Amino acid sequence: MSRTTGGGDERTGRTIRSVEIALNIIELLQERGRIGVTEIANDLGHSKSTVHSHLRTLEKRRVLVREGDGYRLSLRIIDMATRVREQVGNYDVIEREVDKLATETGEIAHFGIEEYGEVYYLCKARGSQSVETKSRIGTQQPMYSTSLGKTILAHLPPERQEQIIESCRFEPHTPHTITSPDALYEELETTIERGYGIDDEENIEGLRCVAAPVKNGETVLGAISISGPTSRFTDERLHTELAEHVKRAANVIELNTKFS
Amino acid sequence: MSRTTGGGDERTGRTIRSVEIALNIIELLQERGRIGVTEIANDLGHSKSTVHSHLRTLEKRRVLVREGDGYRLSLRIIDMATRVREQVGNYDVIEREVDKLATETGEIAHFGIEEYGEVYYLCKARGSQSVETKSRIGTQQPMYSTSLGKTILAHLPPERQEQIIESCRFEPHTPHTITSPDALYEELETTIERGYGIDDEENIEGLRCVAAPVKNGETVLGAISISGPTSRFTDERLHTELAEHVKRAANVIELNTKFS
DNA sequence: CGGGAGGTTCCCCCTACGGGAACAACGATT
DNA sequence: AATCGTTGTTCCCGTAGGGGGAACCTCCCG
Repeated sequence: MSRTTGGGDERTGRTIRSVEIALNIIELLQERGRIGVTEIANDLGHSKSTVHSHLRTLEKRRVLVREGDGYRLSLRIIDMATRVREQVGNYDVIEREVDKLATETGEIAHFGIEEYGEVYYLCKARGSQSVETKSRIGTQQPMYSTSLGKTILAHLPPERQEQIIESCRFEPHTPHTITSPDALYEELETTIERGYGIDDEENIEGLRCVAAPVKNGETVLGAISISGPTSRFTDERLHTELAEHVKRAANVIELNTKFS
Repeated sequence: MSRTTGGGDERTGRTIRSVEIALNIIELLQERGRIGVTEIANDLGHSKSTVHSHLRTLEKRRVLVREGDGYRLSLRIIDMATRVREQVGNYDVIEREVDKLATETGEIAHFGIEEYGEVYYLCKARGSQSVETKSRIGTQQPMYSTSLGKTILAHLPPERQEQIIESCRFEPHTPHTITSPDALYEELETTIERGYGIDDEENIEGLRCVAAPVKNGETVLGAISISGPTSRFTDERLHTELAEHVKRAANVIELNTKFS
């Protein structure tokens, strides 16, 4: 019943059971695609009648649709997502710059935001020679092993930074992954000095990334990055041409963005 | 308390109040962006304590985030949306063909799906000379006044077709909008015969569209369309070149799509 | 025709939810 | 600094709303 809330701070207090059940149903549906009452009831350990009234509620509210024999999530979710995206700063500019970055460099470009102590990809664009990665819009990655994550982390206010790092469970994804708070703090230091963050095969073997922070005054909104194979991402190119590219893109977004 | 469920069929039976409250909160958040407990409580007519426990539940489950003074929807919604999209047939192919259609014709292209008696835009691409429309991924449009809608409707099984048309409230958006079931049935007839559907300034003045159905065997998955200004969408061009384009795109999607 | 699986309905009992009110944490205004 | 107003949080109580069991319906398959 209890889930690991690996993220930032642990919340305590009363929560509402029916809402949690509904969310469990939604999450299950999200994983499985299209399923029926009985399967859901068995999986969640609830009676069919309970699940049934939930499904009815969610269908009435157009969160899900009955399709053939079973239910699936409704397309309204997509509408919601679009609105969420638009609420984040000036999304149009971000998208345009990510696209531009990908075309100019030929590599893969991302824009990410911190939430719950992880990086969420807000948008992504692939250049002409970009490698295929499993990244997908909306998925999250750890902060400590990605260029986006480390860059954002470096520019967060100290107390939030600590909070996140403390609740981090460092798992080595490759031999290069940073696995201790101390090493991470040091890396953040150099990230600040340098003005951009890098990921040297720390998350995926053979993949290097450069990221620059996008700030609004003193607060970080997120970061923008380019990723590519070590073969093309030489030390030379990474620290000159590519670093310049992400910094320029970040700058353009900053200039074009007026936050609330 | 009761909402107009304009869509397909009216559902009756027990629904769960707490879940509805939670959904109301989510919807409010979706409209307003970032708001606090008191504002939500006032707007929904609930006590602050009630709203508070709901917010706590939703925050725990990462549906929303506390940001500064207030809450906003979390980026996890975007992840959910991405998965929903991927569950729809072969989304990659659809996206590619919509893009291609837009580039080839220079106009604006859409792919839409029927749900709750309306058309939902699943994806969209803009060509080089495309006009700006207010359409957005995830938004819905009426069936009877759009080329996508009429095309899908024409190919739906008779009982579902009737069901939707009966629950339709025909509102004239322009002088050309079809406003009676009879006229609509007739139009659907010709749509079937012709093999593609058109919208001749029925939804937006000055805008014409052509759409072709995308089917999987006997069932319609959705439809793909091109839209543009009447000046460029002459009878001649619309019924030859453009109609061919959408039909070809629809065909490619059909061939590349293996449904469950 | 009969059996089985999944969906729907009914009803009961208990709990967990909604609401009111008190409490706490800021901030502004004078 | 002191006071008030505003917003977020906590506590507690009474009850109605929700979870569960079991019966019932529907469809499919042999």
